[in-house]
Parts: sequence; C-alpha cells; structure tokens
Amino acid sequence: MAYWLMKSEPDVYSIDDLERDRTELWDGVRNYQARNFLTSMALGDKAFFYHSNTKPPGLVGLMEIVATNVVDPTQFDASNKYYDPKSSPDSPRWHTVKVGYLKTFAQLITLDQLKEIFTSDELWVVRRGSRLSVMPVDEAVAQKLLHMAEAV
DNA sequence: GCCAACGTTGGC
DNA sequence: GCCAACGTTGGC
Repeated sequence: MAYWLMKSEPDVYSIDDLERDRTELWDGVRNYQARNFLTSMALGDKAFFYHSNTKPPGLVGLMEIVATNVVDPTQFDASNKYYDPKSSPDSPRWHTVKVGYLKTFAQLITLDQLKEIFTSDELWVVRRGSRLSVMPVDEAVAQKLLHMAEAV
C-alpha cells in the first residue's frame, strides 16, 4: 500500500466537503506528472489531503483510494472549466481516481511545520515553487505524518 | 495583490 | 527543436 499527497483549495473543495460527500471523483487534474501519479494509484492506497492557497496551508486529513483509472468526465464537457478539446472519448487523455473520506486530523499540520521537519527530497510539497498537485509520500514520512496528526 | 516558479503553446 | 510569450499555481 502506497501513500500520496493530494492538493485542493478548500474554497473549491475541502476536507469538510469530502466528509459530507464520503467519496468524490478527483477531477480537473491537467498536469501530466500529476496524472501519471494518479494512474499509478492502487485500490486501498491512502492519500493525505492538503489544503492549498489558504491560511495556513497544510495537511488536514486522510483519504483512501476507492476507484482507480477513472476517465475524468470533465475533459469532454465544453462548458466545464477543465474541458480539453484535444481529448476524445475514444482516447481519453485524463484519468483520475475516486477518493473516500477516512478522517480529519485533530489539528492541521501546517506547511511551516512540514518545512521544519522534512527536506524537499523527503516531501515534495515543501519544495520551493513546487506546483505539483499530486505526489507520492514515502512510507517512513507517511508514518511520521500520521503520528504527528494524532499527537496533540 | 504580488510575483517566483514553471508548464504549455506556437512561431520560426 | 528552440525559446519567447503566456497562463497558472500557490505561498507570502
């Protein structure tokens, strides 16, 4: 089982929204590196939910991958923000996963804390200028994060 | 609101 | 295939 980190702006979709919805299709990723990580996810993998573009940014909870290699329907919808005219149903360009809610951390693990504890090699999200929205998290790093999330 | 980082596009 | 222009992300 692998661990991942997935970013979302809470104004667009937050951990509270996911808690309410229980599961959600993670649509709208239009970056090839992020997409490649999405397609390499397996059922039962877990993902840290990261709130970006908010104060303060950081890890807010944990999700589980409940469906893999799902064709992102927004790519075919001309009225959608994520419409991709170069993609076709015959050979869809964008695949994603469906995530399920596991838990909300008792307290946010802020980006500042992450920067104090991890190097940019250990955890890509602390890398300056990193805009990648989906990334792998090393097993040892994941265990540390889970421990931090439980300690109050 | 600013701006650095950086991915994508398109002219050549 | 290069690279300038442009658009987006996301911390601050």
